[in-house]
Amino acid sequence: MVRNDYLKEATYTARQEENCVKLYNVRHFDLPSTFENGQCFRWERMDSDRYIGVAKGKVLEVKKDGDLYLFYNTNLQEFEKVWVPYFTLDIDYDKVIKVLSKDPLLEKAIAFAPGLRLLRQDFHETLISFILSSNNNIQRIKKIIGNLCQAAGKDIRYNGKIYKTFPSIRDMKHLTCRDFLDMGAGYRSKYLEHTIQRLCCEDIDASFLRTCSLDQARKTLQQYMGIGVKVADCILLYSGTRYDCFPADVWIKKIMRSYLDDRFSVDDILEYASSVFGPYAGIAQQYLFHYARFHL
DNA sequence: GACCAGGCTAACT
DNA sequence: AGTTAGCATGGT
Repeated sequence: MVRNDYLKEATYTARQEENCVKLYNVRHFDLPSTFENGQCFRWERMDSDRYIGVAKGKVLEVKKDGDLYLFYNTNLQEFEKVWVPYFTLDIDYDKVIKVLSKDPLLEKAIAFAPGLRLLRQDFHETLISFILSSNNNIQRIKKIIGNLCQAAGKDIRYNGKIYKTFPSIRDMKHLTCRDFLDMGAGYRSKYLEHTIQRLCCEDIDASFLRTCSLDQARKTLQQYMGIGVKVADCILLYSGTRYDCFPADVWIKKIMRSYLDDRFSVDDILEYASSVFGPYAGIAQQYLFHYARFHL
């Protein structure tokens, strides 16, 4: 059972304005480190503190203005229902950071990007996106996902411009290996076709993934082609399904091996993360990954 | 050219 | 059960 003792009363104030929702008093929320740490692939930087993205089937524009955050193309009711969970404004980062900072490496990693926040993204979008991530780089992942959305997503309009939603599993049911190859997905194309067909007849019970053991959750996801331990952990974490996993990619391996022991296997790293960071391991991983990419 | 990128599958010992 | 080649693609 995953304990959610780090969830508590929200520490923000949201108010409806004429053409946007204004967010006050939010702590630990930085747009660049949240959107550009490799957890999401559909946010576009307009300028240093303004982003436009598509998520939850909607277009959202977020702008930082001093201590305020402005959310355009939404309203207060939708903000509370959709965007608060999406931006994990219900996670008490003061508490998480206090616990994680006891580890000296985490203390440095958090100091580097104290506003990095986990996004609780759509489950199937996360699953498909991270199958595409394997042995790939973030820039190319974004490009392939852009092609996929262009090919199979639904139109949504914002400020006179057409955006595309991330396609649902049903939207992608007709796509073949050939189509994914044309999008640039490479050898992952076969995985996508296979997994999408399987998800059509056998969906995943997200509440089971939340309540079972981490090993069970990993094994459940690994039954789908293209998902191994690392991708499974990314799906669990970045969909906000659970926070005790620890996606160990090449950057995490590098920084953990240099910090701990050069001979550490992936299993050693996972065991260390679980024992030291416990229920916050996934959030610790985000800080570490971001830090490693700028310092190694 | 070689090597790398948020690895996985399948085919070996 | 553990180890490793092969895999598409594009950038440095």
